[in-house]
Amino acid sequence: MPIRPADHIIHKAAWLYYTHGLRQDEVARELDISRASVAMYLRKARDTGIVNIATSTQLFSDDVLARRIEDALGLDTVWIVPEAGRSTENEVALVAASAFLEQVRRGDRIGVAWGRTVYGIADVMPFADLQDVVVVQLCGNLGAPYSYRPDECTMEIARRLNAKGLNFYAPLVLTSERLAAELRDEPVIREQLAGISACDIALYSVGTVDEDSHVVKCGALTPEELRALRAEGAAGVIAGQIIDRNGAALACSYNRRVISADLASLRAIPKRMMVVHEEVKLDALCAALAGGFVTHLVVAAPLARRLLDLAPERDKPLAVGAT
Amino acid sequence: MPIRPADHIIHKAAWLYYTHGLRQDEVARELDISRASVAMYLRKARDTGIVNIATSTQLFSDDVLARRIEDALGLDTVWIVPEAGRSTENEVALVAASAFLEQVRRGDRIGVAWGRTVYGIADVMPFADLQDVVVVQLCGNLGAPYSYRPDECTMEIARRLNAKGLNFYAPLVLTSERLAAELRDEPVIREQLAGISACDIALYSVGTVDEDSHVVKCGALTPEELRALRAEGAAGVIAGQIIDRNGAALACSYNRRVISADLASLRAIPKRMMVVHEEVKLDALCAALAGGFVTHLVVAAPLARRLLDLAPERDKPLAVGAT
DNA sequence: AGGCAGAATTGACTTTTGTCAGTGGGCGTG
DNA sequence: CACGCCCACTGACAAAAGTCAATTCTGCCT
Repeated sequence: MPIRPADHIIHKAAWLYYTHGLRQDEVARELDISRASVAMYLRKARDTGIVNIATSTQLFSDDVLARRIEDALGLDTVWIVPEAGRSTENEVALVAASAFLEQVRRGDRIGVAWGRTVYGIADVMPFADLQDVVVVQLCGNLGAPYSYRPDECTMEIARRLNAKGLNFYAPLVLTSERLAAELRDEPVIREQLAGISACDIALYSVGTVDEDSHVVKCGALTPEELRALRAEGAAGVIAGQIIDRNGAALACSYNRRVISADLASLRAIPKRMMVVHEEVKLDALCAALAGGFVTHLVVAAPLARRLLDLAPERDKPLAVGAT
Repeated sequence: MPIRPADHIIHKAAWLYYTHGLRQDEVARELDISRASVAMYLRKARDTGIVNIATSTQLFSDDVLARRIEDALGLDTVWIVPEAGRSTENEVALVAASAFLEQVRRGDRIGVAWGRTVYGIADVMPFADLQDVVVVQLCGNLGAPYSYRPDECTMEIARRLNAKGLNFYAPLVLTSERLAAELRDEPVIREQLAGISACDIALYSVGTVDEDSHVVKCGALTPEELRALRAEGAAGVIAGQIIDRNGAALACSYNRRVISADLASLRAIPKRMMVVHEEVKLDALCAALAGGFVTHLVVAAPLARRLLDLAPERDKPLAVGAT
């Protein structure tokens, strides 16, 4: 991705200002433009990731509660986001976005699922200049009864990271198992699905299985269907698929009709970052942890405390994070 | 590395200011301190890497000359630093430091050699918060007739990256081959040497073999000895060792008396960043390239042009960068 | 307990940066 | 070829950030 000639001056201004430490008026003189233009270029540089300003997330991971959850559950890193009134959701997204960016490296392949949580993260993701990164979509698409579609999540994150976005254009759920199987076998889809286990890092949340679950709201399942599945042991939703309390895929028609990342492929991704903040997601989160879908966890403090209450503190890990 | 209680407020201020985008007076009100303190905390946050501001180095790698050298020599990335009067040396160091930091990731193991060039880079290396990084010294130490000792390079880079520095306390060169062999066999040294091929990324320059070479100036070799070695085919110095024009270790007593990274270990490091700016280093650089010691190259423009003149543009690569 | 040195903090002032309405130049269009 | 539209740029003012001497706090020694 070559720099457009017009952007050249933005790079230069950013370099002189941020790396050399010149003042704006000095940069202006150097480049023979007005200082106002320099200010404008610098804003543009920040807005496009030519300059990246990252704040350490240590504040959130350096916390006794975080340490205890890491130990109890065998996780790599846990970030605890303190309650902050009604803006906790946004704070969780900010921490998740920063923590996520800290984990990503040039050349990485990133898997992104979708949901309100993930979209919220995409929305506050800082702009960065990770040119060789690929962002792949972890699950099929849905029409948009909602504003956040899977492909939008993927594309937004790719855009902000200056990375390549790899969407896949298959519906999340089909009406027949046969059709789903055939579609999964299409070269273009198969390739996309195969590419998922090659990811270096995944970003997702987990969904609940109650009536106002995301899968219901977006029309993938009716409330009745979901109720039935719950009776059969459904405990959570990962990348559009129903899992039971042990984190295994529930044997049901719905799961067979879904076009999404194979759960084993997800587990094969070395870094699996899960972001959860609503307390109602406790059971779903436990299921995801049991299934080994998490190595990095961003949680709101109240949920974290309840999670720790459930985990036998010095006992054998509830979930083994296979790395 | 837990945050000291006193630093907690610095992290908070940095988070509110840089991530939430509050103004300093808003941060001051939030934390109930004066705005002047906030300004001071923010400076501290920048100075310690709690906040990291990185500018893209694309400006230097996005250049036809860079592209052509990459192609001709089979390198991963080349950065070309334009002439900038007498401050070219510093500019090369700035570009190298930024480019280097762009390549490093959490958990990486970094190998650092030494020399004026490397010290210059250490000196302008931005502060960052890479907690799980280890910086290892690639070669033995020398007394300090000079100001930049190998262990200082290592430690300074480790300090700035908030990483762990692993020095090794053996002299670079001994008087007898037997003693060198025995010392290399000491567990503590052997371990250090063995750890070198486990590095993810190396940072070094290449030395010349003329009379004011670094190895002479620092007393490792006398001008006469070096002259003799040159007659035997010495073409450059890598991590304190003499190489010939093909990049192989020169069979000589000096090389056998050196305590330093095995050349094969260096080649085993996936990313090998070499930084060179003086035109007199052309031959040495060619030797290093031929030896496969380079995958990432930061060079000053005049040297880059001469390098390309020597390289048969569309022919087989001069050096094969085994990745 | 007193006093003292050094560090942290602040208020007041200065410098630097952000902003926006206004201007000019380039380019496509009638 | 002239017109007008749009975008990039600038000048001038307002807002924010940086600085530093003076002050307060803290811990430590006598």
